[in-house]
Amino acid sequence: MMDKTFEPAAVEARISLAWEKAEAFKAGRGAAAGAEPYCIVIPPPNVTGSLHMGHALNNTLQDVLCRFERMRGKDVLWQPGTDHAGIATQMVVERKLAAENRSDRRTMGREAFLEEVWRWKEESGGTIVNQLKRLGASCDWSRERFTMDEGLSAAVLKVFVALHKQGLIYRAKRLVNWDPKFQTAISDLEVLQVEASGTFKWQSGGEEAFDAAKLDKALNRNPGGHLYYFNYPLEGVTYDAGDPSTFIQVATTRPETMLGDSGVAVHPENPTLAHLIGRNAVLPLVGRLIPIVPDAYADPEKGTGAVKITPAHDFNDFEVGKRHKLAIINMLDAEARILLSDNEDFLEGASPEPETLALHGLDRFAARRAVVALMAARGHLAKIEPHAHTVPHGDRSDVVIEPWLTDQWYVDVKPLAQRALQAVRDGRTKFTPESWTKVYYDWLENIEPWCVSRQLWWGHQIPAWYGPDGEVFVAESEAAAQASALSHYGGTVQLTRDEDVLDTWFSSALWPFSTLGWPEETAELQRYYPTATLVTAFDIIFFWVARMMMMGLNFMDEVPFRDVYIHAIVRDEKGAKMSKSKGNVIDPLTLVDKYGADALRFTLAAMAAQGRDIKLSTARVEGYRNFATKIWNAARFAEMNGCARAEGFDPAAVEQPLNRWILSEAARAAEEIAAGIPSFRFNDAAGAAYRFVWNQFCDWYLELAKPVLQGEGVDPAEKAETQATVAHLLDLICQLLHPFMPFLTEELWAQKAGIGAPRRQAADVDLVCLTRWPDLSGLADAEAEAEIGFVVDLISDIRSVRSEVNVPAGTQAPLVLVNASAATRTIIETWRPMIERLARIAGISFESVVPGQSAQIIVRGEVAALPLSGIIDLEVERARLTKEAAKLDQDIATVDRKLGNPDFMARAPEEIVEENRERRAAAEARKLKVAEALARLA
RNA sequence: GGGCGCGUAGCUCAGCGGGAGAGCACUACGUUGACAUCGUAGGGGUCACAGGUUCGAUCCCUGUCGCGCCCACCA
Repeated sequence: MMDKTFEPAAVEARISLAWEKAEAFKAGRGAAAGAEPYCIVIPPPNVTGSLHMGHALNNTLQDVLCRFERMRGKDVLWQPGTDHAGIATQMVVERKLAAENRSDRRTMGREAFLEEVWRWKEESGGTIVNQLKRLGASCDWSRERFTMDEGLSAAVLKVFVALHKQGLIYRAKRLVNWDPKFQTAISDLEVLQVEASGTFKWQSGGEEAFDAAKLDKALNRNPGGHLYYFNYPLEGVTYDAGDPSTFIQVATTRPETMLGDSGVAVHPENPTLAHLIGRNAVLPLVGRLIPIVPDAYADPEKGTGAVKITPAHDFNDFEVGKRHKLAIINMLDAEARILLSDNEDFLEGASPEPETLALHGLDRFAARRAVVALMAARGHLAKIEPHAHTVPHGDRSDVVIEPWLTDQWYVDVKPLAQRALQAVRDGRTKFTPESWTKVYYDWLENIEPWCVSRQLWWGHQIPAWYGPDGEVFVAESEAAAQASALSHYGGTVQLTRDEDVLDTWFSSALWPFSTLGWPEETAELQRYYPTATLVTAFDIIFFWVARMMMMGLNFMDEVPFRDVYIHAIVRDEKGAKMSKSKGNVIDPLTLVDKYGADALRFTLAAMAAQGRDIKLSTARVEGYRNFATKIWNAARFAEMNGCARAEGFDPAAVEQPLNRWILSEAARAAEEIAAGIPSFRFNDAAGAAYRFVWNQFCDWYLELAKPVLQGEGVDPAEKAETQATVAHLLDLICQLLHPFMPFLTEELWAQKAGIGAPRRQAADVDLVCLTRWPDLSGLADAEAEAEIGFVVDLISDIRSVRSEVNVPAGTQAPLVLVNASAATRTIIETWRPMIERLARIAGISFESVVPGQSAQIIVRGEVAALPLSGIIDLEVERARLTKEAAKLDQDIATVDRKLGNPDFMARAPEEIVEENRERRAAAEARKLKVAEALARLA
């Protein structure tokens, strides 16, 4: 006996175990020799991660695809693994050390710290994988990889060295995005622009004196968001704030950087300022002479038209500085504190005031306030205005990023981008929805060099060694580097390895081929590359998708995947991306615990059609949990009625119209599901499955089958066929639903196998996931659909009319068919028990006139009457019919307007015109019957 | 400054050139031997607004309003 209700928690654990024991998801499991390969590489979640809604959606969709293709007979590999997640993981472990009051990473040293990280990874890194398993992910877990495991690390080395040989990797000293919190360089993509807008306002010479305390307060609320106007006195004149000919005015949002100014730029054709070009200004507080240079970068329309130039702390200024050979004066340390003492760059040519030197060591924001106050005190601050603009922030640290001058490794991605663009342009890789191709093109067409070095410890250490004179040797091993060094120097020298590690995304970019064994020429690489589909969210198109395209094409000479399916992203209630660092993640496992993995999966699949955002409603999940319960109960019903699998059952040989009908409907549903999944219309597929199971199979088929299954004196052959069909349909439902609800379907499959019927033939077919997708072609049956359709309509209409004329639900009414055709008589006779039961009818008769005191209905042209004298209110019935007649009149009028329009008749397609004619004829015929019925009531 | 998306039933969302849909919520009735995590029937929408194209527009085009996202070096 089946349990009364479906208990997901217990079942899921048991089924997971069964899959694991059967090694059900091993690559190629059960596929025929010549089977087409189908491979998906999982977007590797961070080892530090725990499952959030984005993962749940992403992996549900991949799992639906994989399970479906596996059942379709393809040789499926869903390649799992995790990402070492440089910054995130290092942070986690550093926090842990701090929490345990242990020495920090710098004290313990690189080697000891890395041991610590590995230990952490071994102990806690498996969390997300276990959570994926709970979701039902059918990955080939025997092939699980980690971006820092031996094989993948070898791939990284090989790629780095090869790109270096290709001249596509180089080391350069330039401004990078520097994260002062993590003290590492980050790439452009890891920088987020954050809106800042201030409120503070001040004007020199106004009524109010400058109040540093007030500014402090305003800045605490709005750290950015203000524009400061400074007067830089001209060399050789006496500065007078009231005389514009004695100074040049500049504006800045970052006052503290003025300490590093080495010039002022003016547009060469600026009508009011060009005459100053060639003169020097005296940098206040610092006393440095800085030239006023001509540069088109200085837009006369913006700010004051004159731009202070700080080459060491601004990307644009760096370029301007290069053009005019301005000094590059770095005045920030790695933690973005003011660096003045012992700073030769700063001190050279400067005669700073003592108050200026006192700023040394100040945090950049404290320094900002201090500089403004000093400038004000010296009479160089002209005004402060609120100014809305964006300020760069680190995506993980959430602190303001500083452009900072350092040596870093870069990948020249431009040539790689060309091939990646071409591959999508000529259709070798296709985006769905297609609109994302534009986003992809735009980025790749304007791509900048990729800074790949990170000043972290956790990651792939860059395979570069330096000789005593700074000569660099890039090689896959220290021995190889030594060999190069030997031939370079003509003798053995001491080499030191580059301390930095690579951007996490560097190894992720190789994922589609590194996980398959590259650089070894493995059988898997041969078989599964290019992979079939990549399923991901749009937020990592640049980080990951584009880079995989570039690396795949460069190293495999072939795209990494044929299809890229971009799904919605799950955001928090404010529309912000969910991220662990923000702490706004929703735990899908809570939903799994409460409603079951299948319910959550089905919900996500059904919602997959959405645009860019998903706000999940738990009511929806609850609804699909109920769906699971419904299926469970249908199976219980089958069990109670002896519906067991029949050996040799052939759906094509079924005789009973009801059974032929449900098989016909099943064929239709199977077709919709099978069409929806591979074209990424998951919601269509899920919806088709839902409607078929609930609204066709449960609501009508099982109800109509009850008299056959439970009645007395039923033809034994008919009963046996129906029992077998019910059992068969449940099997089909398990299969059709399996990609979406793997746990429930496996459980039902197993339960049914225990009912006593013979098991399926092949050795390993007692798991749904190992069966073949059902072939229902040839089961469409128009004749059965017409017959059952009539019965369904008749019962529906009787129910409806009963309700409308207020017949109590418990009342058994007689049914009279008026002047029924012979065919209809036959159908009615056949379905008499079902109609009586489902429409609450007592006795069906055939007459030539409508009995008095009847409620009347017209079903597909046949007239039926419910003689209910004394029960129904004839006024209500008259009103009902009048209303229907009016509606029919309206319908006819609408159609007539079209048919009477010569333009419509001339231009509309023939089938549409025909459809309207038919609609009119049907309405007209029905109206005639309704009118007759009304007349009889009179 | 560019680019993209969304605005459909009370809520969460499908549909997207030819008669407005689902889940949940709501109303009435119902313990008929699978299921109250249920059944039956029902109410509820000028498909944001304004123009245009079309025989026909929720759907295509243009604009407006509202919401959101992505990209960009704007003093």
